[in-house]
Amino acid sequence: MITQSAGTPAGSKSEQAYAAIKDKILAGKYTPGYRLVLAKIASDLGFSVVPVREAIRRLEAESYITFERNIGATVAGIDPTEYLYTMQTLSIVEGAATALSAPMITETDIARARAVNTKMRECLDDFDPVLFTSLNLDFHSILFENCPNPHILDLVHRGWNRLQALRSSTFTYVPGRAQQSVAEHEALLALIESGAGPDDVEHAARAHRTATLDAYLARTSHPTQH
Amino acid sequence: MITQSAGTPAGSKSEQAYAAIKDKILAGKYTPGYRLVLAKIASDLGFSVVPVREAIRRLEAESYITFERNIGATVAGIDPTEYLYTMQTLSIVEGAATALSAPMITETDIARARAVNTKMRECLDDFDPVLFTSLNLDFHSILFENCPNPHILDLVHRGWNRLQALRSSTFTYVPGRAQQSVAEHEALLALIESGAGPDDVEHAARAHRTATLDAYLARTSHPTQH
DNA sequence: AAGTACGATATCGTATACGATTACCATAGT
DNA sequence: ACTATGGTAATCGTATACGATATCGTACTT
Repeated sequence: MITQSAGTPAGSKSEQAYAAIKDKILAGKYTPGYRLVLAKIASDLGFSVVPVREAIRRLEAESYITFERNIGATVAGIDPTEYLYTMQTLSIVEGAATALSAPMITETDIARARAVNTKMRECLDDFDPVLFTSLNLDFHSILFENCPNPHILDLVHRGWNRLQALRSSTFTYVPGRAQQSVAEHEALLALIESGAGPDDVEHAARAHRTATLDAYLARTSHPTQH
Repeated sequence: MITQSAGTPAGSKSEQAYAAIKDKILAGKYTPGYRLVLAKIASDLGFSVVPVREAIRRLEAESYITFERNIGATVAGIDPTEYLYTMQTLSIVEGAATALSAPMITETDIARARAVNTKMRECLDDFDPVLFTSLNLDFHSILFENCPNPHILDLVHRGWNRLQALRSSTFTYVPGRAQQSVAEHEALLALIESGAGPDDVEHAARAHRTATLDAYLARTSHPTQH
């Protein structure tokens, strides 16, 4: 959805199967633990098993599902540890991506990002977590638009995809975190506007993600893994 | 080679084909631009096209090759821009991995790493780039052994794999860089021993990788891409 | 001689069929 | 009641065959 696959033609059945299965996972039609049987999926989609198999392997590579021989594919649930790993990694790559992008951000970009953040603030009363999460992605996407290193951007997108598989945003769980997030966004924009150095920008962006993780950990009173 | 694939049984032909093709690319038997035709590879390996196809797709996902419909797969060359992207990303994830691992490193680990670095120093006269590069991987592997976040470690390994596809180490190109590298290793160990904070360790580790990149850029007088 | 259209060829994409491996369950024994 | 064991069935892994499509060479026309 976010990252575009290369090579495979858009209309190929492998691609269609990949998109269809992924959508069903993200939409919650296939919940974690659900067993994806090649033959069943193939007949459901009206395709043969070969393209479905390829789609399954791609989804496995992106860790949407796990795969075992003679057992089949099962939709991967995100356990707290996995969530922690993902958020920590995301804090690092997002921090780097923000710092690298900052020098190339124009005033127009800032204005657009600020507009999105305003919508997020308005969204706080009568809170809609889905809309809020979507706006949050928009906000950071604007900042990353001109990231000079596509590899790092790709890592960010992978992390987002993985979190999306969790489907329930942290904002849902931790009341008050959304407000903090909006404030941190504004602070981040101000920092970039001020022409702060890359280290400062990176630190702020990383802290922004880490704060969300910390809020989650505090809520669940999950022991801080070292 | 470094990262282990999940799911696919070790003995499966897909896996064998994947390993075989990858090895040939890394060994230089398939040079950049070489056209990999499914049917030909399959008959060479004695396999059918289906597992070979799967192997090709995996190699494409790891950007060892490019793939186009009705044209086939061609071995991807690593252009300077791609190298820059990889090194920059690696500087970030290695920095993070080192900082995260530092608190869990024991005195024994330090001693082992120091022993490896001593070998590297000895290797400087009568310089053997292959051995040096291998020792360099050993050195950093020791530091990362107890990294608490496997995701980040995986990103490091991916970067190493990608660099391996370049086959010619930077150390070969930039005389004097090897000496610097050994010195930086020692400094990094001393920093970790001193119980320095994670920010300091991360900064040092990142700079260690960045210095290699800078040496390369200076040599090629390639314009610094911001 | 140059350009264009057409056909042959090469290559991938997919379907189907079969074989190998292992999970699952029922049953009998302790 | 629990455990060990055997057989059955489900599922993946692979081979082969065919179809779709783009590329390349050739012949024909202007």
